[in-house]
Amino acid sequence: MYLFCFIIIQINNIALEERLPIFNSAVSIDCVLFGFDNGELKVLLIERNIGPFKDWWALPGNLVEQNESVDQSAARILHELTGFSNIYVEQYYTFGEVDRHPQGRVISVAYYAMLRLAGEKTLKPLTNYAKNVQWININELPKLAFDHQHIFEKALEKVKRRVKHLPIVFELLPEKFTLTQVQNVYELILGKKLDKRNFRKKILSFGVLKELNEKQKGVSFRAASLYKFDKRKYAKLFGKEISF
Amino acid sequence: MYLFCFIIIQINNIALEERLPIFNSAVSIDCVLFGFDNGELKVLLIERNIGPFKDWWALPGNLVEQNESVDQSAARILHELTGFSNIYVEQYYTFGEVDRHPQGRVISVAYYAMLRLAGEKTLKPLTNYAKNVQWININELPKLAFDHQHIFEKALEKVKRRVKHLPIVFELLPEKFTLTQVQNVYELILGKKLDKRNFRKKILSFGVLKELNEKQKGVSFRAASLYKFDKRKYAKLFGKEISF
DNA sequence: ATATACTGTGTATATTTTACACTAAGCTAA
DNA sequence: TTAGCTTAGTGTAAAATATACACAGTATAT
Repeated sequence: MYLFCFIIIQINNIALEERLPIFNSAVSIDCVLFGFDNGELKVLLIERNIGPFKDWWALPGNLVEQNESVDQSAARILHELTGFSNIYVEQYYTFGEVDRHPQGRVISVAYYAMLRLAGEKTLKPLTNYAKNVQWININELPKLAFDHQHIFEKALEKVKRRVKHLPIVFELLPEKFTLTQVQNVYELILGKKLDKRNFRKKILSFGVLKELNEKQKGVSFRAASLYKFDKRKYAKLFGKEISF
Repeated sequence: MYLFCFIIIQINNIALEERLPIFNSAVSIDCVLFGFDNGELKVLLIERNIGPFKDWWALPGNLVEQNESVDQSAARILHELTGFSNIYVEQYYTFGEVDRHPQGRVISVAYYAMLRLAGEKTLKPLTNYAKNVQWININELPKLAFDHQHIFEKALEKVKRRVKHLPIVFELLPEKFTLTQVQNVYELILGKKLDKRNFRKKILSFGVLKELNEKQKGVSFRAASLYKFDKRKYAKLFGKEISF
């Protein structure tokens, strides 16, 4: 591999002209965006429209731009694909193996993210690098480009730990939800069944859910009570962690 | 800020000649190296010998080189400063604010690390960017360069969490140690006193410590039993986490 | 021999976790 | 209107874990 880099930088009126060993890596972001829909836990994948790995499925990701922080970059990438701002994101690991990108040195900062899927509208890619965007069940992932399989697995590991201490599952649920739905999300993330009575006892004991005077609608059986997540009560816990 | 970048890359016999927007960031590593000595929890700081922040105290850190992964880079940086290989390191966060480095865009991958301080030899900097290297009590840190105060605080937060689930404190202790020393390290990291009887009950209940037929030496009071960490037993826990 | 400084130990109580099964409610279809 | 289906909603006992708490034993130094 040959690499020549000639750079002129002018910052704060200080002109530097150097052969810097600095600007020899690219930094990218990869996002593992989770969505909960219809009893399934899904992740947003794109079908790549450009090389390398053209036509492969991959995690949404892109290069970090000059004038944005890595957090902002993650938000931008998700916005471009989904049209939503204010998606819950959290950085969880940086993948920096030398050969993880076939075209050069690209270090990737990975985020997991959570999105409320209100009725699964089809997403239109607002970017040119994706020719297709789809929600795919986490248990039915296709072969992924780059080291994205690995990046995904690490995200799931991380989320498994985080849901035990942070109320992030509510980012996946609609504003009003039933306790069964909450349990359902936990079970999908943790990959195991939980006891209904014990689950309810525990989740209610945190005191961050508010029962509404409302019932589920449109179901062909007894309708369950609706709850919502009470951010103010959660804020009052004040660092005290919940522990699932 | 002006930035021009002309690059020729040749990889796998495919020559690319492009004006890439890619190589416009630097990636660095910062390490928060903890050491336990004489009842104090310390962190390794350098006094910078080059600008920016010349003469300031800072965390050890440097740019990631072309042919090394970020993990390898962390190991190299620590080796250059301490002379030790095989230091326990763990990546915990990547700091990517746009303006965190006064001379340009530098995204920094942060690691915390742990080193057994066997009698606090003076460290000779093997690098030219540090004119001084010192172990400094975590409660007596000087003002630090860049956003290193922030990076340090995040490391401590992370370590506080991790010690509750991973047996990393043994990386700080000598091969043979007393239970009081273990408790001491936990107390320093967590920043609070722990009950002696309950602590011992708990730490022994994990079954990863082996009591030796040996006593502490050179103390002017009753000598305590020595223990060592049993890696094989720990490995057998097999994913089952300890929970402090 | 005595003062000093730390080691090493047990128990009772409170809290948390786990295991476990049936009735109630609402809807549907005959 | 009734029978049948499906999910909602609920309590208790036993086990495991966490907490609070104090003193006698032992090595050393003087």
